Amino acid sequence: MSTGPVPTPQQNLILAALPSEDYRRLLPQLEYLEIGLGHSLHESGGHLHHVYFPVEGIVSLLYVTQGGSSAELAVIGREGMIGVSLFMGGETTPNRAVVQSACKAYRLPAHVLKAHFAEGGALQLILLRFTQALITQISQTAVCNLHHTVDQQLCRWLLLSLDRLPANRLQMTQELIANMLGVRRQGVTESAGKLEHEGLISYSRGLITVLDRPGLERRSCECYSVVKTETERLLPRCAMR
Amino acid sequence: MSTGPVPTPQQNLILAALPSEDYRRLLPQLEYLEIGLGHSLHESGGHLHHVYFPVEGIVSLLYVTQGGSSAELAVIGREGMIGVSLFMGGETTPNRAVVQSACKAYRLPAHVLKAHFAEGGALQLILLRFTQALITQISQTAVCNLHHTVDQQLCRWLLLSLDRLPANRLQMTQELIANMLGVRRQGVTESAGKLEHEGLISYSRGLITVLDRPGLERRSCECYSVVKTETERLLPRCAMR
DNA sequence: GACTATATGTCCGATAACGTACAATAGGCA
DNA sequence: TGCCTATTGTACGTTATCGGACATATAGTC
Repeated sequence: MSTGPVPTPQQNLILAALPSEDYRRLLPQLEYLEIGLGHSLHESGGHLHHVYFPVEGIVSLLYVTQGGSSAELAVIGREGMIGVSLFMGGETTPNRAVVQSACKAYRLPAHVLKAHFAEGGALQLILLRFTQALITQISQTAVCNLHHTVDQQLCRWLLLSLDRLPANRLQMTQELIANMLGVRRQGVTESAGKLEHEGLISYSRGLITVLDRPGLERRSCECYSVVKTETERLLPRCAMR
Repeated sequence: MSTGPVPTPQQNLILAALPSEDYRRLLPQLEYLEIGLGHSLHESGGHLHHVYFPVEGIVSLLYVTQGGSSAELAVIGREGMIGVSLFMGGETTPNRAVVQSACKAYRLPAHVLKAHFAEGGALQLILLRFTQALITQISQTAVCNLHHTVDQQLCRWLLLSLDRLPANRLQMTQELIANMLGVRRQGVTESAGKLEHEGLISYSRGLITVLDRPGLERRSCECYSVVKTETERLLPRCAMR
């Protein structure tokens, strides 16, 4: 597992957006940890003992059906938090949160977050706005699943992931992407092949390099830009780049 | 438009679940109104001037794509509220809220709701829990759109709607159902035909009668029961029936 | 009772995605 | 170097849904 220097909590954009006093009060309770690809932060229906603020990497909100098929509902990077249902009052959700790209994060015990949230200050405001951005992303996923082709969905997915990574590369097999999009692996192979022939990306054994980002945006459905625009509107101080 | 006696605000289950003091404070601000089928409570991106607490009927949260295709994200009846994004801090959402079945509702001016919500009492708790139930429903819609057949989706949709209506009938043309499910009208005709042959429903020019509810539940995908169970878990005092 | 608009039923070829199977390729490791 | 495994490419028939066209049936209206 890669280590490198420990990032500061403020690389998470929610923590960074807090007034300095709120931030200072949270700081001593924050625990740093690194989580490898494929690990899950919480399972469907399981109780949340912590909430996670990523500073690097990506976490996917996944839903797994009874039949075993899966679908990604949203991706969360350093602009967000994992464990929304904790302060929403539900304690659990019927979803899984899985690390999609090696993740460094700070976490906070559940009761600490709930106590701070209940005070109703800046933290509450930001978390609620983030939650609304999450709702928008899930909604858009619902629409995208219904009306758009695998090609378009792949573009959307690549762009959303790329926005949450430092480089224009991401490590992810077609098999895993297929799980995220809820389609067959061959479907992804085919779509990725098209994008490669068009010179938008290059693909090599689990390493995707984006060569033409504007081209990818043109090829994508509207869903990407809707989510991005709405997220920036809701969390202006947490703008991704 | 049907009128009949004016229902009390407490027929809305959120308002009914409030401690009596909170309820009494809201009461003078509540305005009763009846809204006919097809009317929209708010448009995509438009500012919300009121939030609505239905006491009868159903409201659909709809998303309309740039291409004109539509998809339903969730249905809300007297167990809920329309205008979540107001207290979430976003003021607007990129969705439409459309009356799907003649609706009687009480509404509250935006600033009144925001003020009460900011106080952080019982109203806040309930509204947040309802919002989480809404997230669950939207998530399940995303999965259902992706993995389940039109037949199954139609069953889910009928059951969700039926739970929010007093009788085992609902007035809705196949054309409109198709818009909700984001499929072709012919697809709905075909699926509804199957259900009719199986003796689960009967259909006649916009009036659907459910003949065999348990049969419909068996025919439906898991999505219906997941949403129902989770909603009841989150809002026990707002249980539908 | 005839007319009309609305709603539903049915057909067709086209397309996108499915499930299955298997071939080809590239890294990692002995 | 050679083997093994993970990953990717490709092919095939099958299925669900699409898009368009058109036929039929019902309710309301004149």
